[in-house]
Amino acid sequence: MVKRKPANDVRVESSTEGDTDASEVATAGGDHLGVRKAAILRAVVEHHVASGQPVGSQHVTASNGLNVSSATVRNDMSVLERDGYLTHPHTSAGRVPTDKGYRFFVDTLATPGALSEPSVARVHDFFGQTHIELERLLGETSRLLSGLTDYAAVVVGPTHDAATILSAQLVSLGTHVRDGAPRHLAVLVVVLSNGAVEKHTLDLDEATTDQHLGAATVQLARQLVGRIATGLRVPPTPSKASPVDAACHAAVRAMTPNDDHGDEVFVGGAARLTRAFDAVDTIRSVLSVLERQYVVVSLMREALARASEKAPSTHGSGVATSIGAEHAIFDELQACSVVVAPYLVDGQQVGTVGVLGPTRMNYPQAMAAVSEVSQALGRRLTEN
Amino acid sequence: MVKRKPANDVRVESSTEGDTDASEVATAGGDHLGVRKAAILRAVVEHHVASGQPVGSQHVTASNGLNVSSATVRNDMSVLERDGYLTHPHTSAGRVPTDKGYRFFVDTLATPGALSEPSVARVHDFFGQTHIELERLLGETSRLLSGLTDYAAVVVGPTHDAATILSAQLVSLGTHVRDGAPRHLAVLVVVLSNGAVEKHTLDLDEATTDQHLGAATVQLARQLVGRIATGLRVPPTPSKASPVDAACHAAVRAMTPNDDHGDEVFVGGAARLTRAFDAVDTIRSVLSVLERQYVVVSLMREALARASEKAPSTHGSGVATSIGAEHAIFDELQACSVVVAPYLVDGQQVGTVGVLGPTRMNYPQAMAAVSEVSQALGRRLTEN
DNA sequence: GGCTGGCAGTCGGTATCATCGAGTGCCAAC
DNA sequence: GTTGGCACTCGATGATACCGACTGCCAGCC
Repeated sequence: MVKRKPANDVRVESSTEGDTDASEVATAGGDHLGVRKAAILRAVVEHHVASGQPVGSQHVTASNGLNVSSATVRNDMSVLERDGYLTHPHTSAGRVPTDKGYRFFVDTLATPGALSEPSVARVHDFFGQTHIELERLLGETSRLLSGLTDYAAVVVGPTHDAATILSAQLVSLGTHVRDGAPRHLAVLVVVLSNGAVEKHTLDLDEATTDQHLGAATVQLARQLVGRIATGLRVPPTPSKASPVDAACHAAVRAMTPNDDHGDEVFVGGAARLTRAFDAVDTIRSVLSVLERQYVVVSLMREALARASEKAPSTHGSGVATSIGAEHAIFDELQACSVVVAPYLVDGQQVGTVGVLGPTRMNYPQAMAAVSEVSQALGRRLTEN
Repeated sequence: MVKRKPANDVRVESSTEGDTDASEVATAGGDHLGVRKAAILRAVVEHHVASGQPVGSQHVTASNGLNVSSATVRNDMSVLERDGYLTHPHTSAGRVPTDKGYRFFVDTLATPGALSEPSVARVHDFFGQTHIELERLLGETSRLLSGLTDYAAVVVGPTHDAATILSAQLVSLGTHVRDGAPRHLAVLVVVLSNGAVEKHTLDLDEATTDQHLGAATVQLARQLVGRIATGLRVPPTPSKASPVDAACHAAVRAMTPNDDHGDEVFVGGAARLTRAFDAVDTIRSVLSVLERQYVVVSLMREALARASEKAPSTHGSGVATSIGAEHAIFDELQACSVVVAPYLVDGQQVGTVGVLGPTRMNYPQAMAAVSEVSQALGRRLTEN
């Protein structure tokens, strides 16, 4: 991070400007690039994202407004390569951005990039429609976001962290026999203030009667309603308790989020990733990862966390990115990038939405879409 | 069981058989094949499934116990091709089974095929573990089945058809404003006898107070508990009703399964399909279909229905197959086959499990796995 | 010093061609 | 009806040449 380069790095005073300092483009991390090199890097990224092909110096000169020859571009590109922003698939090929190159692009070069007119309309229409079930809403949201970006989309449901308990109820499912021992099965249904409904199956002593359950429900209501779902303390296991107490105890224990991975996650449009990669093996391993829900959740979380520790409030929009090897813990995802943003309910971050695509991703578009959707979702959920 | 086979199944004692009639293998559909042709077809199918390559006459003679020359096999194969059981990718290539060929194989040639020892153990262990949430159980079941077969697996959750209502409750979420009109949002939570929990968001008149909701909950309990969930009639819309009646009415309407697609479906191991096909386009379109849940449900249903109308109780195991163009309605799935079986709770078919793979599928293994899992799941769900 | 045009050199992609071999289809003989 | 033999087909494989899109470097120019 504390990389230091001689001030005369690559200066451009070609036509008029002699002010070196002013003609550099710096990222938050401290890296800086001559203004022309930055423009070249941007051109390479944009070209490569659009075409999927390595980009040669000619293309850069053609597309870019720079009035320099391809030879100059070549020189700069070789420097960019030495500094780790670009690579070479092989000698006589064009350049391809590295993860570092994408990172620089995202942090400093990406044009804010608004969502296209019809896309904005789509988001608006979607969230304007009549209310639907929370879960379904989140699932559909992931499909929407995937449709907007053409990558896979992920929506992590609201944590129940801040939600208060509105109601808790025990319902008997009758008895059954497991491993020779007769047990009384019951369902604990908890309604939270954010509209989510949690349910847990409880395996109670056979001696527990329906009356006991009724009493336990009343007791639970007293004990839980109005409290914050995640604020529950696990009570010490009662050595010898009445069936009612035992049932309450089991219920509270089921509620406490010790079994993490409790977050619901919705993945939409995973099939679109088949187009994003050409190696079938890559497709397969990426899809496999997407099937493991808790991995997806931690991926999103980490991407957000890493971004916020780096730059406490990037862009203000809250959109964060994780590019390729940056999330190297998930080694199957080295070819992927993640664009993620939290959504707020009553000013609290309660969940995240994001897209997962190839590192060769259209970042501005993806970031715009994620930002738009996260805000709209937050507004929607704040409404009630 | 209209299946008819000569006593001398597929064995060939020598090259001395003149009895054509007795040496035929017939399918329920009325098709019949000489016993040797049947053996050849079987060999082609098994070889092709194992290798993925077209099968030549030499391989057939080598692998199969038949004491005939490759020339004879060639003759038979060309007849099999004329009759539509095999095809030719191109002139100088081996044979590949057609959908019809697979169908014949499945209906008449497939050896019953037990699951491998370790697989059976896996199923047993899985369903022997301590109780988990219904939804999670079903989700994990799909993963299990996918792991057993190496194809994608589908589990359709139990219909609530036969389930009775154990409890119904309205919980207020507070008011919110939509389109300028203030509304009162509430959640309807219904617990069914099969352990499922249904929830619906209700959008009620603002005038509805929490007291109204309480009263409505009591009324709903009287009205619904003990009844069969799907047996509800939609009451005529009351022209002018009290808030309590209006809330009850909204609740009952939300419960009635007019919004079909209500079935929960769990797809596991979709990523495995990347190995099953070589054309990326195929992979993509198949995965897309798998993301549309209600399509998956109807696919499963149709496969079962078609099979049962054809042969009222095939195999007795209840396992049905749908091969390639047989489910031509889903034209993206022409390259796929489905193996599906219902699972029974208290003798009632309440849901289905199945696998979806390429037409070039290991049918005996898939059928064994589906059968085993469907039965184990049924037993498990019957237990309570 | 930096920029530029020019030029040699590199190397993947594509086209062409010959070869190989797995497989078929047919036929004459058994 | 079965069989061995044989001609023929045609995809797959590999060698070869060629093209073109690149880069890297250099000498000259501003």
